[in-house]
Amino acid sequence: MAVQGSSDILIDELYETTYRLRQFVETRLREKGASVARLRAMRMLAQARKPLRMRDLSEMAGIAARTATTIVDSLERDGLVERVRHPQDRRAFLVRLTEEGLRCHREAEEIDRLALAEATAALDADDRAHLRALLGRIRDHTV
Amino acid sequence: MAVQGSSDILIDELYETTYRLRQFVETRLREKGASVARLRAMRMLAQARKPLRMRDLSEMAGIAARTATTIVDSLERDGLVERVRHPQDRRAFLVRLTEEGLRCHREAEEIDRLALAEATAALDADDRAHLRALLGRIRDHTV
DNA sequence: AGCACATAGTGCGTATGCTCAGCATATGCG
DNA sequence: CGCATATGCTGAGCATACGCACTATGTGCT
Repeated sequence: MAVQGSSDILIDELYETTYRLRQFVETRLREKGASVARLRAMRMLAQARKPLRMRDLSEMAGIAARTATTIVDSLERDGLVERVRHPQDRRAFLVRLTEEGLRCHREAEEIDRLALAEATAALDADDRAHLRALLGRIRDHTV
Repeated sequence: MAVQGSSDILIDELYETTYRLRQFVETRLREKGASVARLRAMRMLAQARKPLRMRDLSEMAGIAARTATTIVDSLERDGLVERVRHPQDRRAFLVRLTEEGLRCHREAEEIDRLALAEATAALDADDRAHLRALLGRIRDHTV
């Protein structure tokens, strides 16, 4: 009973923290024409070091295929990625970063890294491990 | 350096946990025609025990005024709340729960309570306090 | 009273995210 | 080979969330 009440507050704080953190990063990324969603897509393309199918991109980024379409549309509109027909599979596209996309990605990645480091500056290695463990225990119960 | 890398993973886990938790609750609420956003609005109206201005509702719910308009629109469309002109301030509306809205709120609140209790079942009082403290330390650095 | 300024709510536009339906194309099996 | 089935992507449509701009109204100051 009392426990239930406090778990509500706990979850509210979890939502609030995630939201604030996202805004924190989003605000800084916006100055470079990026965003969390766009960075995530660019990151997958940069890490793969090769063009990706829409499908693979969406799975690696952890988003729905339809969402990847929208994100790639916007990145393509801004000249940060290109869609090319897959040479073997005519249903598929290969998405690759343009030169400008590479530049944008590097800048956005740096901003992201700094913002996250700043946000977690008050946590030492033990704190981080502990937080990871606690979050993991919540995740295990939300299937 | 190594620390930076691990903070990335940490934040990803924070995002992931919040997302999963939200889906967990959202799925259960959908069966009753509710959602996290709708429940939040209904909760404010129920807690206030009186009709609220759009403005007050949005501030209490922690959402932008514009977002409150959309949520109240959808709740009104489904007959869960009513908008009434404010008797003293002709710019404002008063929003109040209907009978059906009260019923829906009670059911949704119960579902929410159970889902959150289930999600945090693996955490005891110390864990919760610790998690709250760690999240608080992140929030303090995201202004 | 009259004007400047603030406040309340919403239209318009945008971003992120989803599902479902549908078309085009691959693939596997008889 | 041909057909059933699976896969790849996107159109359509919805929900949540925001900011900006605008209208209507309230308020305070001279």
